[in-house]
Amino acid sequence: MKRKTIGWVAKEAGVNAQTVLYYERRGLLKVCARLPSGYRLFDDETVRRIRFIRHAKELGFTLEEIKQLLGLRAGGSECAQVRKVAEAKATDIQERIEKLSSMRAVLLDLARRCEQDGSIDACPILKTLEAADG
Amino acid sequence: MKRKTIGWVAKEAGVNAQTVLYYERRGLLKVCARLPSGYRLFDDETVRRIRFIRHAKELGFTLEEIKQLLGLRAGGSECAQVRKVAEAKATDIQERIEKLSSMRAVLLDLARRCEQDGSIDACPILKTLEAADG
DNA sequence: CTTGACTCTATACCAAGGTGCAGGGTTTAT
DNA sequence: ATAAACCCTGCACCTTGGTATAGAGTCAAG
Repeated sequence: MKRKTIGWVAKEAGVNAQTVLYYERRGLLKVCARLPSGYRLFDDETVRRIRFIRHAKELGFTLEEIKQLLGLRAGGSECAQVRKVAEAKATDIQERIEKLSSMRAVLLDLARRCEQDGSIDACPILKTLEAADG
Repeated sequence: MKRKTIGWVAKEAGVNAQTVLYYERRGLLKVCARLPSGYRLFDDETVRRIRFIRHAKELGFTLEEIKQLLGLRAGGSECAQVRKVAEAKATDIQERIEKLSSMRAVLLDLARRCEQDGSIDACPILKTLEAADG
């Protein structure tokens, strides 16, 4: 039974050990057990957490937001509160999805028109994506 | 007819003037006209470009990627090349959309279950989003 | 029982994406 | 014609999210 030391976790989750420490400092990981020597001992959940962090980061969430997402089910939160945050995040994500979808449509359209007639004169990217502002 | 100075553009696009300069330096904006005094004079397209940059940034694109997106229709690019880049970006975006969708589904599920029975014991966020790795 | 791989803490450094300030010139409203 | 508001360049500084290094202790294999 392999010991889940920091190096193991890092490798398993696809980040480097320093990054694990960094996430711990930033409060994205639970405080873990230690050997008498001071060596950290993690569990599988930590690996899943870190993978989640990686994915969420790619999607443009900040570590603070990710912390909030991860905290959603952490013991003690009131259910109504959890629901509110979860729904707010879902709405936010929906907006991102919509922006990405129109962006994608534009790109595919650009590619298609390019294929057909070689004309890319007006800039559809700008036209479609300047969007209503905030 | 209001003069489109840097301050005007910045305000209109919702960023600060320094940021406009920064984008210019980074090559995300076309070089603009100048008054004899050296004052920059922009056009409306610049405002749209900056708004686009803001949106794309929120979606997790780096300034380099955004530059590439904006460059897609810039004169001179070969059509086959444009098509390749556009299609690659579209694929990338599709992947983001899929991740966001599953993330959203999880959040809504969390909210719903919360509403129903108040039980948030297992963590569905982690379960659903640890995902196949890269 | 030593050697190499690993871990600890602490601190420094890095890149991206800005933001602010200094010192000076320009516009514009009064 | 003068003050307030704005712009110029250049440079220093800030935050986020890491990554690297130093100096010291620990673990595992031969």
